[in-house]
Amino acid sequence: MPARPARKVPASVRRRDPDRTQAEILDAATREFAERGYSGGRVDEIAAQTRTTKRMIYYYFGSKEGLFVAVLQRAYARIRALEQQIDVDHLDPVAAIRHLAELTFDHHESHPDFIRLVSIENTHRAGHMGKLDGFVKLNSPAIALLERILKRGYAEGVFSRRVDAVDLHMIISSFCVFRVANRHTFGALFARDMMSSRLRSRYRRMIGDIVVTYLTAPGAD
Amino acid sequence: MPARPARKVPASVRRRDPDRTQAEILDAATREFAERGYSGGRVDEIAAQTRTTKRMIYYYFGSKEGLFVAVLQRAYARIRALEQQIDVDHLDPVAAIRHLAELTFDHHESHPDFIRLVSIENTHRAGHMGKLDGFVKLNSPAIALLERILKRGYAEGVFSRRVDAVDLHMIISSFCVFRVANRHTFGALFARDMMSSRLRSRYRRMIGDIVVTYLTAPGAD
Amino acid sequence: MPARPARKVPASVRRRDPDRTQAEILDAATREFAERGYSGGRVDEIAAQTRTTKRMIYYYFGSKEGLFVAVLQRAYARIRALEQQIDVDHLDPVAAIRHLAELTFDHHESHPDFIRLVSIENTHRAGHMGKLDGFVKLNSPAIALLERILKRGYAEGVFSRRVDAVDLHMIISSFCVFRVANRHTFGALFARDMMSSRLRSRYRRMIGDIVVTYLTAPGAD
Amino acid sequence: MPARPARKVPASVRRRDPDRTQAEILDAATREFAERGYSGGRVDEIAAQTRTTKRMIYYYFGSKEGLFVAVLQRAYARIRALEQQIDVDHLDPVAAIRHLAELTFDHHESHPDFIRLVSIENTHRAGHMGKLDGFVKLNSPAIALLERILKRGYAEGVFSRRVDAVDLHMIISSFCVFRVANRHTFGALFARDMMSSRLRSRYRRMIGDIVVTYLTAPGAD
DNA sequence: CATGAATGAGTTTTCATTCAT
DNA sequence: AATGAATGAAAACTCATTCAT
Repeated sequence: MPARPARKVPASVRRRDPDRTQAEILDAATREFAERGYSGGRVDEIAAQTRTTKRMIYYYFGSKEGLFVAVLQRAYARIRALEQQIDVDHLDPVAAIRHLAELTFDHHESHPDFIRLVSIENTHRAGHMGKLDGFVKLNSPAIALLERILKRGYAEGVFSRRVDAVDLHMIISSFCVFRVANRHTFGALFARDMMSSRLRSRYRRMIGDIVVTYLTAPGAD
Repeated sequence: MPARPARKVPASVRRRDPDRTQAEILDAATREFAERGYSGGRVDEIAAQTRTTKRMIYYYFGSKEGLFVAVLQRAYARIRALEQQIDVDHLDPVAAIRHLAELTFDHHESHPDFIRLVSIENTHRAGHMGKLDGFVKLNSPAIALLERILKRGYAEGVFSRRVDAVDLHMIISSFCVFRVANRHTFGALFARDMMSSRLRSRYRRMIGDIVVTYLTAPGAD
Repeated sequence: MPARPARKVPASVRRRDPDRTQAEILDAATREFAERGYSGGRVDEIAAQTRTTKRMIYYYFGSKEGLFVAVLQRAYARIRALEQQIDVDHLDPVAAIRHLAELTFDHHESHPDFIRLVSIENTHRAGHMGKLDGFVKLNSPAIALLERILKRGYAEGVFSRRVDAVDLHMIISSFCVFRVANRHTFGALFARDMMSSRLRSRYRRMIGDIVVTYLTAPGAD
Repeated sequence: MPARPARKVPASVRRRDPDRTQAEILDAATREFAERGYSGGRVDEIAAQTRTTKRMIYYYFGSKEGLFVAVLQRAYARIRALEQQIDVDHLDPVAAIRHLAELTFDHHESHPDFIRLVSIENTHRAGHMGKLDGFVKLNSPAIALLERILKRGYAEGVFSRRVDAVDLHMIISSFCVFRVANRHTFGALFARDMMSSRLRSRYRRMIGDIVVTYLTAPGAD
């Protein structure tokens, strides 16, 4: 069993900034996975978008799957961080709820990569998220926010419909996510450009109307 | 992508029924693509789920992409066929609109594979649908139906809110699709089983409430 | 998710003899694994020794491990086939047992690759053999042969020592295998060329002497 | 392969004891190589089993191969040290030879890692041992011991068979080594647990019987 | 002495697609 | 119409080894 020849000594310049290296990898991976899906994404391609090599991806993330999980995790962490900054406690309940709906609308519109990652992860039955701790109980601060708004709305008598905060979040999310996530098939089917500025304003107002109407409708419960 | 050969059944059918073979392939491909996505789906695996061989897939569908397009086409055709059968013209507008929402809800719940294919195709920016004729103009009979219901509702004065039929379709679809398509991540995030029968009934009623409230709210216009 | 470009159509000449292809692969793999061990053996190298490509190795054997298992299996099958042909029933028990010992000696000397494969497999704790059925109870016809010789020897009163046939097989095997398998370290340690023709004749006679003496020693049992 | 740097312990031992560090590395390497072979053994894994890092392995041993050689060297040195302690000069030749056989038997049984390393090194055609000085002439004290026993046996007329001490050592070793080294394949082939305590006692007695019978058989010369 | 970061060059494995029969 | 054999190209992953600090 003669030994295989030893490898050559590399002489290239190396950088020394692990955080930066990892962040760069995650940025490239986010783009690649969002663009081509998990199976369609190429580790080689991700590496090429980076100043490091494919080897470092495995060094830091262990596997393609590990990298995807890290991408997901960071994407969710960023959303949460954004949600932390929302402050609508100074608005009256109706204005607050409408504002929150519009923030969600705007956020999803301006983060199509995140929406795509979420779709992709659902396509995989959230199997990657399942491998992570911390996803479950870190539920969005948006829920707590919604709960405060609802509470004030009921106290002030402006909201008549009793509704669970998570359900309300789902109503808003489903509308805002669908418009972005399904715009291609929906747009193709009905020959509409869902992203046109005309439809954009209309839909932005619409989700507010829907939610406010739903909560304030007389006679509801 | 070589076009699928004109399916002229020859006089000498040696082995089996070509239609049947193709249907079998499409069934297997639907399962595989719905399960693993377009990139993740394996031609070998599809062939293995069939009584024919991989070669036949290429014979009939030309390529993996051709097969996926055929799968999509058939899936949409089936949905349309189902929609054709809906008849709510005998109900009053409010009941009709709620019934339609619930039909959509039920349909999506019972066709998760279709929902998955649509998500996957959106992930691909509907690039495969674009290769097909007949998608655009064959827009859903559901729109026509909605238009008739809306018209009656306005005429009878029960609907106060002016709304475009396609927009209304989107409101309903977004809710019903989201619940199925995003159930994995949403469920993981909020520790909920979106498919539980308890939530199922609640959400089924909810989408009707939302739409009816939205359309009938006083002062809306 | 734009599709990756399609592969080119190969235009090379292909052969059509699966049995031959598989045999060729197994021949090359036997050499490579015997030479470099399981971990040290290279699938690329095996393919290069063949008129086919690496791809065919995976087509027929599924994995490197599957190939190694097939190599082992064939190696053992060949030994068994050889053993089937041994015929010493016409010799008197003492001559028969000596002849059998010498056959074993000669066989191992002339099949160093087999001996190496066995060593390698023991290094892996026979983990690959364990994945195969058919290894266990296909115990060597040599055992049956030994049993017949022993029986005749006891009946004729020439063998005095009672011994289990498998144990006897082990006595013979250990000597013959050790000389080949451990010749490198043993030879290095004692500065001997275990394969020299002088030592060869001496050891060939010796294993016969050992076994015959052991079986015929007066007062044994 | 860079030579191991002269191990001059510097005045300023910052972290830990170098001897201890090296011993720790050798322990881990022995386990790893014995378990997975030379090619199969992973430098990363060895480092992980240690309180130092991979870099230290290269610092002390220069390369993977240098480490393996060091492991082998230490293993043989230990065996030799043990052999030095054997004292059977006070026993009569027959008892002494049986005792020596049993000591060898016991030693190999209780040092399976050593047996594995030897097998692995033979698999590599003792190519690593060749890189070391001191292996050849440091041949086992056991040979000298055997020579003394044989001499006494012939003088006292209890041994009739003339035999070379190294050959005798091989007879004993082959049996004892084979039982341990080839137990997996032999055990699988004949459905036996070679390490069972029943077989253990039987084989322990057997190797003594074989050797004693061989040496004392009347008429042998 | 010590160590986390980095890497070039493999190495195994996969996959859509096509050919000869 | 049907099929087992074959394949080029690439994709994921690994490994011994070295550098900067």
